[in-house]
Amino acid sequence: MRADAKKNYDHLLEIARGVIAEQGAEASLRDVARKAGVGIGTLYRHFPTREALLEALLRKSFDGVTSRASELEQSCSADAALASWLREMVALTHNHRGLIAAMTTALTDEQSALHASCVLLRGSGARLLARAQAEGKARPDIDGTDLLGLVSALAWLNDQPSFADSVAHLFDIIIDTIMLPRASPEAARTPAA
Amino acid sequence: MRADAKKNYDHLLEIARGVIAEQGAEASLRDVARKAGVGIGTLYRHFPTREALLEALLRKSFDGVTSRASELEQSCSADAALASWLREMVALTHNHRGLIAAMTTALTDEQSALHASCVLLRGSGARLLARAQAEGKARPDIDGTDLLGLVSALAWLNDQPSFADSVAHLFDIIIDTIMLPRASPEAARTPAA
DNA sequence: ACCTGAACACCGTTCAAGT
DNA sequence: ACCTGAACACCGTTCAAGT
Repeated sequence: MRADAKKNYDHLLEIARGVIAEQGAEASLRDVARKAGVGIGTLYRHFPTREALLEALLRKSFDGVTSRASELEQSCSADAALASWLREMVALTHNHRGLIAAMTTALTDEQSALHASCVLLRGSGARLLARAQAEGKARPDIDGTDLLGLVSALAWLNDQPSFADSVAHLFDIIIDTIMLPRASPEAARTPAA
Repeated sequence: MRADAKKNYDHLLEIARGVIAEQGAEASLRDVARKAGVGIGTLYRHFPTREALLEALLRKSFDGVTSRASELEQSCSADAALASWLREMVALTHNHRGLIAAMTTALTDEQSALHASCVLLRGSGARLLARAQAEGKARPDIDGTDLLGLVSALAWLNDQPSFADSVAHLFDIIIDTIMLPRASPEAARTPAA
């Protein structure tokens, strides 16, 4: 990439970060180009789709979640690791209104520039879930897609001001629903009906 | 209302029903006016905001859910009534992409034409929840807003094609999370109301 | 190679002018 | 009363023309 092009690329990304933080993932691309002081065509040359811009903007954050998931897999108990991942996923999409909708769409759209990242994220959660299930710490009747669905639904709710006061509580409820109570050593199994 | 105005009003509503069923709650209002064969100003005269149009379109459905909730309160067990209400809420927002977002926003926006309906819906669910809680059939640590948050999150997920295959399962999981297991017969009697 | 911005096809919303 | 549609201020996206 030519030096002047690289400069435009980086500057667009910097401006886009601010605009999208303020206006959400559906922010006006024209506005981004305007604020960056470049022609709208320059934005489209560097980022042919909105998803490409989001992907470039969030690649580090995505990588951060997946790599931390790997660390958690080594360093934490299975249930604590899974809970941490859930928290990170909600945090990732917080302050990026509309991002969760874009990611959800991208999950099954192989053409989307966000597709690969979303599949990786689902995989990182699925691994933590599988480990917790293998240890009897997470309910066995959900898979990685169910897990991502639950966290996406919570992330969406987290973007709705009407439910701002409810999300933390609902998040805890969902965590409890995913996790199985640790079987106490001396107690018999819960009585069958 | 003058006869010609009434005719336009009704026709707009009929056309809007089809367009919104196809394109979702964010459908182009210009498109609605065009397909109805009236000037865009006529649409705005009858429905000053998009929410006003949605409200007119869905009033009967809203009323249906709240009145059926009252019936359920009389005719059904508390837990079955609550589960039915949850199913009806998800069904209500299904086939109306984007409606749940509009309703969620309206819940805390007193200016919205959808505000009153959304508050009524929350109230109808809250009553069923309270009855179930009083009978020990629903977990006591959630309120009407939490319940609406859960159902809204599920309704949003239901609009996402990526999770089409997961929603039914997740819906069952959420129902189970809300409901408490029925106390075994020989155990203590349900506390008197 | 890369940048520019006019051009095109859309929006939502308002309001003066018509009936 | 009510209807109309031009007008205004925006979009996303493309692409010929410039450097």
